[in-house]
Amino acid sequence: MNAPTRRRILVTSALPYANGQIHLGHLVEYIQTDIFVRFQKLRGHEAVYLCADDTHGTAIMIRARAEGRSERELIAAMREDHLADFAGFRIEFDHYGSTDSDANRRLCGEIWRSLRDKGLVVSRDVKQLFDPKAGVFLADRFVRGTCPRCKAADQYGDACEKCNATYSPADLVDPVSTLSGATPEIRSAEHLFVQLEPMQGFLREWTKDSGALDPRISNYLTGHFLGEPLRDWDISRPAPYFGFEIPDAPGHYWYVWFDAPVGYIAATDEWSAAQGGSWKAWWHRGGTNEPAAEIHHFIGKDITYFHTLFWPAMLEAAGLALPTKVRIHGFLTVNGEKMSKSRGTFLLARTYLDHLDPACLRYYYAAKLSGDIDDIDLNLEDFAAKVNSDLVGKVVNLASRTARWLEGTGLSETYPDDGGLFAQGALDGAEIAAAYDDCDFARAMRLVMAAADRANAYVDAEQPWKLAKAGPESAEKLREVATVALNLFRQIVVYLTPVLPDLAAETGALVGGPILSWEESRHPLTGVPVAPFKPLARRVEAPQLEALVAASKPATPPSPLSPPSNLPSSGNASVTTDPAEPLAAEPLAPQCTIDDFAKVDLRVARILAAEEVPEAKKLLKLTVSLGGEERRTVFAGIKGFHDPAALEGRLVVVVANLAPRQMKFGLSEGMVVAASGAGATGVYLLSPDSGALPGMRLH
RNA sequence: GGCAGCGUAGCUCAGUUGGUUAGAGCACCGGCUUCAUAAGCCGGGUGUCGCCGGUUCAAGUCCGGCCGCUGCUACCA
Repeated sequence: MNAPTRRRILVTSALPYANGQIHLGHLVEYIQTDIFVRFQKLRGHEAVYLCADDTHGTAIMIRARAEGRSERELIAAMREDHLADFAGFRIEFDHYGSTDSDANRRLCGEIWRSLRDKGLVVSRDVKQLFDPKAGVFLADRFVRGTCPRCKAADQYGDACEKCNATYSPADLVDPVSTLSGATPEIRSAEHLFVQLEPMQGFLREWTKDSGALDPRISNYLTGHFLGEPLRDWDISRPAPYFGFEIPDAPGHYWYVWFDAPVGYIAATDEWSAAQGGSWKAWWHRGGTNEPAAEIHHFIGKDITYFHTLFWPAMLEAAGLALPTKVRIHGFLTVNGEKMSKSRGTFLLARTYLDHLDPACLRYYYAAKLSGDIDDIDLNLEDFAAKVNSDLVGKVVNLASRTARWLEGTGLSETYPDDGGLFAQGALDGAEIAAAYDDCDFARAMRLVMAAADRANAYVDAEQPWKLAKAGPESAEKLREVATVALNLFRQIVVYLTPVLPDLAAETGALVGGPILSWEESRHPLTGVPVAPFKPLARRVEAPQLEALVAASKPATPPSPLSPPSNLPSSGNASVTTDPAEPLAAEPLAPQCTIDDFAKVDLRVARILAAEEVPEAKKLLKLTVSLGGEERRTVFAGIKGFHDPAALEGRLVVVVANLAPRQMKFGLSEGMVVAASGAGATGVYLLSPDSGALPGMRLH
């Protein structure tokens, strides 16, 4: 790659809110972005992938209060979870920051100063409902009451679900704060606004002509917002509010949507500082930012206007670089419908990782993402079929069926005649790269699979297994055929490296060393050793999917009058402490030493099969895997509490060195660890965090 | 209500500036192969391209209307 063509590309994903766990909908974006960045790096460009937790706002404040801990404790815990989930899916950030950082506070101040200097900030009073008991102003959705039009009870503060009337929360009959149950009162408070109308001309031009936006998006913006006067943007919230206090307006805090996008720059700042550089080399116009960096924001369509109106307006006012591309994707549906907790299709990243390989989802998303704004559907049956036939049946199978013939000899010393297959594959590289660069990963995957089809047809035509049986005189020919097949395989893997980094690493270990450059797709390897073949991918089995769905269903159906969505749906939401009964019912055992503990070998295991034992009252017969070929039969006293079908595929903890015990129904070779007691009837299996693998020991 | 997008084989989707008998993968059926993680190869489609109408020598592709689905509709994150 020539120096002048080396691009500087700054890439961001939208900042996940610190109020919830990462789910498979989020992952559409992070996987899409990660693939894009890995591709650019593989091509030799200087690409930087930045993200951060979005930590501020009322929802965080309320939740922390409900959980009886500080906001910073809450966001620190959530950050751990987010990072673990991202790592599990091989999302590789160059830096992952937080909007609650010194850098962000400072940069918000700088941009704020620019807005002030340009005279864009104005202030006026806003009437809002106030909860006198909780001491906070209430967003519409924190107020419920009787609809003023149709008198339906228990409606939200902005609209009636029964008669579709819209109104102000102040119009509600008998309004109630969902936070405290108190009757809210109307209070007036000063808010600060950013005037956008003076930026109208700039925005109209930028949305249409900058090339940053798909024409569909710029049309939408032109039709909806641009063309009539832009309303002022309410950018402040009165105390109490979890966020940054505005330096020149004590008692006022920046609204979370002000400091969230600045988090992109703050992350750049922290990353640059660690490299000994400056964020200005990416965000300034001209000067140190030369040649100008490209800035690519990946976002979901729900936050379009924040990134296409407010954000460019802020950057323009501050004289900073504008986004090169705002890449907008659609939502995820599961089995054709919105993700649903009751259907078991609200799939958390962590739950997925407990049951399936992240590579499968990365590939499936890649095969679906065409770079446009349409929603994509995760159809679980299709998912299994696609992953199994493409990844296992076509790609990995190529190596699986030929590598072993090269273990002793390595690749041929010169590249044999392959009828032009490798050259064809190398030629396709340009088209595949163009598809990646355009975020049309679906097209890239189709092209790659076509190459895999050609390679499999080649193997079939050459029939190496017959050469293997034919004896020594065919040995050289066999080596040549296998050399071709393995080179075609590796070429395909180079193209898949952005999507499947683990497969790329394992392929490198099999033959040729780490895959570091897209250029490796252009030249076949010769004369290098081939390591013993190890399985590179596992098939997706139906029981795993069933277990994933089962594990995603709520333990108890949600109550029809469940609280508003940003109260946590799980965990200890209440300020009251946990009951004392469980501990009291079974007091602590005598103290033991670390050596005592070490005698018990606890291992992560995967339940491969679970079946009823009809004659038994409490037992299920489980077959568990400790990784590799290690299998155990374990009888577990959990019948009636767990549906056998739902157990298959999930990870549990077993006592792996327990002496086998002959039971009435067979030999039990271990014990599955579960919590119970205190008069409660349930038996609760333990699940490791995402990322754990069968065979790992608990320390 | 308004606006936008989508609606192509059982499923998931391609279909470039309108141009010959509308394609791929999976599923399914038949045959071959048996090296490989029940993997591979060959062959098999009479689909009203949501419905109706229009423009055109020619429309899945352009225009209008209708139906269905989805999303958006700034102080909601």
